[in-house]
Amino acid sequence: MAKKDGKAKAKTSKKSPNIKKPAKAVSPKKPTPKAPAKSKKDLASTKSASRIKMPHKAVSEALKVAPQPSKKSLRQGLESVKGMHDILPKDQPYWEKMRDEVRCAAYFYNFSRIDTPIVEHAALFERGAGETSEIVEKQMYFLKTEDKLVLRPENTASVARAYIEHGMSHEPQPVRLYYFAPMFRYEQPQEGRFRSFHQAGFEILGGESDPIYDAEIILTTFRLLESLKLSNLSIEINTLGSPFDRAIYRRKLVDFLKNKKLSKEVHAKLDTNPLRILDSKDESVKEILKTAPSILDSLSASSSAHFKAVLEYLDTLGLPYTISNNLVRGLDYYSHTVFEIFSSDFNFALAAGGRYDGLVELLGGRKTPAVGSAIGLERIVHVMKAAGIDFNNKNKPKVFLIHVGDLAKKKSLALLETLKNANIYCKEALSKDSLKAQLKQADKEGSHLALIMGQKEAFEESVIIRDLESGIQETVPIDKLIEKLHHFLKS
RNA sequence: GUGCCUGUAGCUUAGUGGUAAAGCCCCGGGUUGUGGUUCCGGUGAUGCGGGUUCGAUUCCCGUCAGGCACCCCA
Repeated sequence: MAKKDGKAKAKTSKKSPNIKKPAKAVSPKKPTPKAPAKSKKDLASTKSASRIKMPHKAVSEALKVAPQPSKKSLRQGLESVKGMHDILPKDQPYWEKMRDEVRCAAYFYNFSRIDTPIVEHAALFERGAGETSEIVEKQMYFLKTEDKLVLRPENTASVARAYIEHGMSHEPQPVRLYYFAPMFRYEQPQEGRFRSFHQAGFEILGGESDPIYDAEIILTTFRLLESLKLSNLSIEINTLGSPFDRAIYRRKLVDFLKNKKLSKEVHAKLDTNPLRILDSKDESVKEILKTAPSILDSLSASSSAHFKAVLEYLDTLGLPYTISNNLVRGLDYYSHTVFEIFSSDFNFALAAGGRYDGLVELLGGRKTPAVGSAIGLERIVHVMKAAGIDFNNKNKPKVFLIHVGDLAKKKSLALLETLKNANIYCKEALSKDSLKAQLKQADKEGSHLALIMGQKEAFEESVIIRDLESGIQETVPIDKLIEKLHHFLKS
């Protein structure tokens, strides 16, 4: 018995590491005998078989009968989650470019990086962004823990929290912070909208509630988008006034809309969040709004002056903006300036932001003026792709190392190290042993030069440098290789 | 949360109530050391679950995922 079990084990364990070779060599037509990989399960099922001394045929029959879960069914439930996506190597150049430009903008406009945790207390957003906002009301991912924790749906509240928690009000004011981070919102995916997505953001907290900071945030955001080669950008800007102004305006608006013919949904907003009716896409609502009172008429003198000053700064900078009195933001903490930046042909904002003078106080800090913006990075990539913008650097010269024979293969890793130390970028396909296959791959990778070390070269301590375009090649001693390569790569 | 559309190989697409085709990609080969062209061969799929049926990839239902729009938003 013991012997038999031992044999059975030995057999399967022998099989499993070699699966690839026999599968290829034999290439059986039926897929069933090909999947002995799950050795534990198989052992269990064959155990009884080996006890009864089943002949080989019978064993294979039994294996056939055993239900094999299909690969697809194994994948079931393991696919990426709705609205959440992988960022694949081919798209990484876009992301690297964005990281670079965000860092660059942050450097020049003097923002310091802050990273806050992905998980925060739900209360942070409920209090900060406002319980009437849809983001907080419906779109937060709650963790199944005893304390009410959520995946952050936005980052401004987190930054404000960190500002308070780390006593940043004691640093020279204002404090300028930026981030580049993933956010999570539970909503229906569609063009430019995901459940997990990334935002880059800039925040200026503290100091005076000076309109020049509003302009600076808009400037930074706008210039960043420009540096990503986006064109046809436009800024829509509005003011919500002070909370007091807004309360007055709210009453005026409700009075105006009260007696109008409105759909149920719109009518419901009259009680909860009437300003939201302003950015309705419904044509009939838009028609009605044409004669609605404007927020501008409800502004106090100082609010009005603030807005005017922001616009003057933008004029001075030559930034293209349009005033849109129907622009209302989704988060309750905004006051005074709000803005969105669009690219023509897309009906979603690439970036948005505004002033949130009340937020820090609302979260338990001292009264702190603040203004900030956030940029939707997946949206940026989407627009860049649509515009045919491509950051792949295809002109970079590429060297490809090829080996033939055992000795050369043994030496190849050390050779790669030599190249790396000389700062020469080199690709390889070390597991392929045929010269042909390696050259083929070098070609597919778009390599310019191939370094070929065959048996002879490995023995003689030399390497062939082959120009893959011209086909011209030259044998050089290894100690002259770096020098030669630099020469080749220059010309 | 609501509505519409779509799920066939890694990708792009055929097709059928009765053995699921092709192109590209990938892997191997065209005699032992030279790629891009070409030739030959190979791996690999009906999203998942249920129902109707002798039999479903096809018809029906559910579900999951993708797309689009509403809502909302970066």
